[in-house]
Amino acid sequence: MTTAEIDPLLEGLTDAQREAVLATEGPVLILAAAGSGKTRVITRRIAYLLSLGVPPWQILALTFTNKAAGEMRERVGVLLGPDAGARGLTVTTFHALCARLLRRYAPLMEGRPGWAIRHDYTIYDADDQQALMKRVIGEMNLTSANWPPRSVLASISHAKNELKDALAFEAGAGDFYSRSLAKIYQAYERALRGANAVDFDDLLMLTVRLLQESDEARDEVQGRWKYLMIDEYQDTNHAQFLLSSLLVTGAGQPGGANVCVVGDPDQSIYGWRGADIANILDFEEQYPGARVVTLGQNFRSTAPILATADALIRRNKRRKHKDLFTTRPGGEKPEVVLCRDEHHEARLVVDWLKARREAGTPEASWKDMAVFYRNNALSRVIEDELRGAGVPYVIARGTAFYQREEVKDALSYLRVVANPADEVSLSRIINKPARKIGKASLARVEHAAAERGITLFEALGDAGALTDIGPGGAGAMRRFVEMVDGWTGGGSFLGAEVSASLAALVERVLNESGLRAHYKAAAVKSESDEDKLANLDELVSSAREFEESYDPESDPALAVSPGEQTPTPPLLAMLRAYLESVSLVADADKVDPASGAVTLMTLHAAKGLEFHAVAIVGLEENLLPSSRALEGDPDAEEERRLCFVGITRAMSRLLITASRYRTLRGLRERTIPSRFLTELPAEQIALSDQSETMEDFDDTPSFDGPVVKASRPHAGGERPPRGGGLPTAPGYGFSVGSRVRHPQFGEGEVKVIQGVGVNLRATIAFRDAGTKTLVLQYARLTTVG
DNA sequence: TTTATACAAGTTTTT
DNA sequence: CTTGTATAAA
Repeated sequence: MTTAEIDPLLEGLTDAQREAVLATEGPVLILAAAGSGKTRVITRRIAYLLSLGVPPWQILALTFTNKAAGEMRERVGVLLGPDAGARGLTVTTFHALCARLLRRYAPLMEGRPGWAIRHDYTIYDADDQQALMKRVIGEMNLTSANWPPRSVLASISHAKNELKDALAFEAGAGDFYSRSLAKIYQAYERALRGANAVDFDDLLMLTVRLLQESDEARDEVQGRWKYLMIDEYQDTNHAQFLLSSLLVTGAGQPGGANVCVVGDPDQSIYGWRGADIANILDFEEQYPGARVVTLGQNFRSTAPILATADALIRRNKRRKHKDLFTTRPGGEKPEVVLCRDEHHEARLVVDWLKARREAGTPEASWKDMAVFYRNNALSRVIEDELRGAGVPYVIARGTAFYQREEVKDALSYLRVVANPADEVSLSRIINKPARKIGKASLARVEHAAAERGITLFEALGDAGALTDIGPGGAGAMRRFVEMVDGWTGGGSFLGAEVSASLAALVERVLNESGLRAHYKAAAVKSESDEDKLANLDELVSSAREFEESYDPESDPALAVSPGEQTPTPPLLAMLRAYLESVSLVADADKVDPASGAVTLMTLHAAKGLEFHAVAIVGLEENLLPSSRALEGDPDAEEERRLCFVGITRAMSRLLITASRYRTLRGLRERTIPSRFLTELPAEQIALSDQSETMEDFDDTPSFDGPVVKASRPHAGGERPPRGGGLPTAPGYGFSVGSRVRHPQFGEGEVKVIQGVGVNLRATIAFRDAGTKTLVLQYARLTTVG
């Protein structure tokens, strides 16, 4: 018996998985296909390292999401047992790691040219960025029509992901548009630094710079972590690539660094956000001598589903091929249905889900089913239909708790308390609730602040000195400043008036700011605002919870570091740590697995999940692939990967639909079926065209009954059926009132005739089978008498 | 300073 | 059709 066979950590693994776990030294690339037990391998690998005697604090595992980090931590904990030595293990997100390193080492960079952030910075989220950008664009006398803040920010984000700061961007700017963009970038950076704030991309970019320029910081970091693991490596951008090479020693050297990256190029769907698929495709060149392990065995999907996914993804050119194979032979073919319009599609999907539930095997609760779509706008029709059918559902979208209006308001107050320079937060709450500080007077104070080179907050306290501010406004501003000073003890965070605990501070801010009263009043007016009040209470609870688990000893911002002079008051330190933690958590409403509901979500949101039954809707050109993705990319490879991700979520049953007609933005238009449909393997799928059948042709469930094949797949340009009854059915020899016979339903009387050509249908009251609407083309009716 | 109305625009979104 | 923003009026 070999050690491998007796080591419980290697038990139940395939040869490939075992190889991945055992390859602890040097660079390793694990190509993990969808459903190949990736998480299992990563967690076992960490546990295995520990079992070899590697101290936990030498291991660093990086993920993109808090959820992934949490799961990994938990599963390592389970493997090792509760009391075993996982203490000191670092499992975190890229951004949280960077935030921590910057807090700890930013003082080392003070005074360097172009380095303007302090360790007590605020982290701006997408909303804050946008608010700031709007202001910047306004101040530059540009119009947001020509310079949409969203797209400007996207360009800046891309630049930062490639580690181009404003100067580097300007150097590379040739045309007028790029040069203007460079100017905006510079102004945006000035504004960020003026607010002592960083955006998410800065966290990465600044950390890379820190590790490149500060030998002390780099030596300390590299002295600590010896083993680095990165999950979802196909989603890393250039900044993250460089960061990972700086975290451990030996990158590019013989033997190489102990960097183990795990990912699947076929599931790279965030290229538009700066992810560089080349990082994983070219890993072997960047880390010479890298060991490559392919996990191709799929433990999730049945053979026909996997074959369908494989056939599709094979069309991509830029990829590393993996032989996919499954342990689940047999299984139903994926069903592909062409529908008439989105309502027909929605109804078909809901009927299909109901049929899955009735079939009952193997798993058939609502929670085992999901519906995916390319964009959120498509969810509405599905929702309506689900609601109408009484099927419980949840949407895996929903605004994250800390992004909600009322919560963000409260947090903005707290952010001003922690960082009075934070102008975005300040302007958000200066007049909320209304305290007679209008836009005009605020603009004058802002102007004065800029002129005197002081912060807006400082200028507010001194507004009385301005001649063009009325006494009322100036008084309101003074009272605002006094209020905040009361919370902070005049900035000292010391003294009897200052709250003793974080939760108490939050409570006090909610009450004294008038925010709670503001939302209480709103709740009386409209009941939809009622949970806003509850959310404010929830925020207090979250602060209390944070406070209970907060350990000042392990707060990186409080660690003794060379550049630090004055100690931070405990409450302020705790508040900053709290604000940082909520900034780095985009925890959307958790989809409650116990809720027993069908899950609706975008294809992007589906990555990493699995369901027994999956329906994907809207496989039409310009939707999937989306029109925007098609610009300049005729191959639409990322869109194909997106489709692949959706298909590979399905364990047992898969339904893919497209509609002949779709109403988008109020316009009903004829669609073109997605190119991806034609790329699916014909022999592995059950294709049916129901785009010309009637919605109420419902007595033979479309899926368990015979598949209806349309005789004319391309009824070019023909209009869909409209209401409007006709007295006769041309070519069928009967009219309203005629008696007819149906092979199954027997004899009946024609009540209504409607439609034209192939869409001609009749509503017939059968003597024994009830009233039904049938498509004459298929109904094989004969006249009686 | 708030409210009404017009009008334009409109993927995906881990932190 | 929806959403948010800009402008006008109260």
